[in-house]
Amino acid sequence: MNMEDVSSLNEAQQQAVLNKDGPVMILAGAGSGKTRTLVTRIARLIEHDRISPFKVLALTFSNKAAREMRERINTLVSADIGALQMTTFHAFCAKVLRSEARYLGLSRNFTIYATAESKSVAKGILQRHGISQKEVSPFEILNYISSLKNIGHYDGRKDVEETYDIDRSDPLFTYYQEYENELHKANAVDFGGLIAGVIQLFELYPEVLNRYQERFEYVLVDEYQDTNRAQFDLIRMLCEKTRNVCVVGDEDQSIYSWRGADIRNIMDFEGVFPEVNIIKLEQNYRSSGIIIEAATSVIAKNTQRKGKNMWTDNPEGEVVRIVECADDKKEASYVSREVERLRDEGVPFSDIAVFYRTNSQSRLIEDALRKIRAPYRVVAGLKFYERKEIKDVMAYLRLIVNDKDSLALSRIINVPARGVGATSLRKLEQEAIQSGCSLWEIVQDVVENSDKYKHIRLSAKIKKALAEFAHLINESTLMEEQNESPEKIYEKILHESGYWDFLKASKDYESLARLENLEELASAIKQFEDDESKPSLTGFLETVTLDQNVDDESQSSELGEVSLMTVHGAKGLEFPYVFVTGVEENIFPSYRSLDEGEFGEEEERRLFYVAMTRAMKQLTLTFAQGRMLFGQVKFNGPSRFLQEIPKKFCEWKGNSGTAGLESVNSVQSDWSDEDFVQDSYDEDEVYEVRSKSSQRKPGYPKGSKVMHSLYGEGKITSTVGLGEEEVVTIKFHDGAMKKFSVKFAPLSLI
DNA sequence: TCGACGATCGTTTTT
DNA sequence: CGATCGTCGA
Repeated sequence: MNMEDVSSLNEAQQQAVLNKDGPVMILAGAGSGKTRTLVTRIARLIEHDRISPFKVLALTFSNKAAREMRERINTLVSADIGALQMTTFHAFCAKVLRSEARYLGLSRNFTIYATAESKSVAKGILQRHGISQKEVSPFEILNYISSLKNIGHYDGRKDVEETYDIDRSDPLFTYYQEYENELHKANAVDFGGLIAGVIQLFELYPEVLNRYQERFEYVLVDEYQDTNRAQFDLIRMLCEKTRNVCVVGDEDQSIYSWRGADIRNIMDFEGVFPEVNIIKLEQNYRSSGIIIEAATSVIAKNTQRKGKNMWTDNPEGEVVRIVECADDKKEASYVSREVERLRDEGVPFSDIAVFYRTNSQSRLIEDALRKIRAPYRVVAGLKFYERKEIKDVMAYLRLIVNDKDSLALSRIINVPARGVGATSLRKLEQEAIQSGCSLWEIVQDVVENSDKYKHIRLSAKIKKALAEFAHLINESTLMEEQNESPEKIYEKILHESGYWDFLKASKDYESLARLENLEELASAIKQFEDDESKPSLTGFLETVTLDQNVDDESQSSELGEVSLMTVHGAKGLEFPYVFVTGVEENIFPSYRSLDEGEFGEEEERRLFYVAMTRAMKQLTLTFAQGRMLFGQVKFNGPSRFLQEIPKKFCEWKGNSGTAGLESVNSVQSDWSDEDFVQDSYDEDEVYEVRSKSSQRKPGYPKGSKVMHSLYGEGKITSTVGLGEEEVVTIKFHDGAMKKFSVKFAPLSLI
């Protein structure tokens, strides 16, 4: 690495790179060159300080981030960085657990259960207790379990139980224990268990921990604001001795607390590592001056933060556009018209992104973009590996590498149908439970010693089917043991199980798509074999469970595609032109977060901050007066966050009037006519709304007393829309709030 | 064992 | 409104 790489960094970045020893916390604002700094730091450790890559551990959250960073380091460094541990927390822990499996009574080929498998286990537990899923949802159990694992709990970890006051007599705790037993029997570990398992390993076997402490002289953590308590403990343990730990994060971009991310990890870092060197990267290289100032003003409203002063040398740029639309459809068509306009100005589609708070909002945007024939790409969508056919075939593969994986076996024992239905399966399960062995052992035993199983009365047909099935699995297992290529095993399974023919036989459109997916899986396996030096089926399965992203990088045209995604999906990305849609109360912030109180609101604000700071040149925030939600039109009013943008940094297009705004009490007085900037969208629907509302006044203004012939007397707390569209919110004497369309409700003024 | 029907309910999802 | 899920009937 040449030294220019350091001298081209700003001073704070240089410090972040050069302070190689001792704990460092880098608070890196959005667009502050965080990745570049981290990459340079690692490269310098290896190239300049001659630290062996083998001794460096860099943890990220996504595989994508890990790959990208590894690549960038590779270009900076002459050394071979093959031994550099640059992976996700989960992949790292999986690796540790496989190497040390015997300490925890696992075998090294354990299966990793994704959410779907975990859910099945939870369902089974409920069933065994005779609890219907209506009473207790499997997710309730899973949430409980993952919340325990998020704080690093394993059965027997007393200190955590005390700190968090865990009630061992809670039925949920019992389910948790049963769940753990179940997984252990299946030689399986879930996502949270990967982290918690390593903590357990390190606490119970200090000599093992010691080995890792000695190996990893330098530990780095990216996206530190997203770590949960368990991950924090893990970092703490690993770095206890060398104390060469560098965490990089931004508390203002912590948007995953609902998944266990604990903002205290940032707040408390200093407490655990008192000698920490805190470095703030505050210069933004991404966005225009106005966008930065607007975003900074918004996030300043949060109390849970260390506080940064973002600034930029970039030009001021244009003001943030806030656009009010009549409804969600018109919002979508507004966005599409703007996309058209940008296209005509020569802006490539790939420079444009549309964000929304919830996935369901993408639909109308998609429709509108299709109408103008603008290519777009919806980021997220259904996960490839969650599709039925993929999960089916994967279950075969899982069984082959881990015959204790009874869940996998139960999934495919009758897929494709071979006459072994639910009843037969239940009998086999009974046998397995009674003799305390795995389902697979029973199946094999039934095949080999069928006399022993006369009492469960399996028909000859079923026995034959089981024999064929067992034969296939055994042959495949043999292939696996002889290091046959994963692809060959896959092909064997796919065809000899009859799965392929079974799909081929039904000629419907869906089956066709499924066949295509299976071919895609085949090419994913081939890809894996090309990438790995010693590809194994176990390795493939792990990659799949831990790296669910299948990005098809197929570009449609040279102009690229408009990107559509949730705000969560936008983290870490940047686009010259950004539209944030549905910036309304109850949507963004979401109604769900709002009833979590202050904390929920702050997280939504961070999310909004993330959305704003993705934009480089132009930021447009749109909201609709009325929106179709759950089958009926809801009148939410503009988001409180819009009000938090100082007027000098934004302009409101469309209607400034009473309609949308009065429904948010606090906003009302702040928005007078001077805020309204004459817009240039003449043919806009937005315009229609304005002309309508400027002509008439609401029939039921705020504060007036009304009589509802069904509910009695009440007071108007807000009025939205005018004329036929007028909708009022009434607070009745018992405190109940209800919304009515004036057109239909039996109302009269008192 | 599958499919048709009705009830229910509704964020975000790096691993 | 619409996806998902459970129940019931054939």
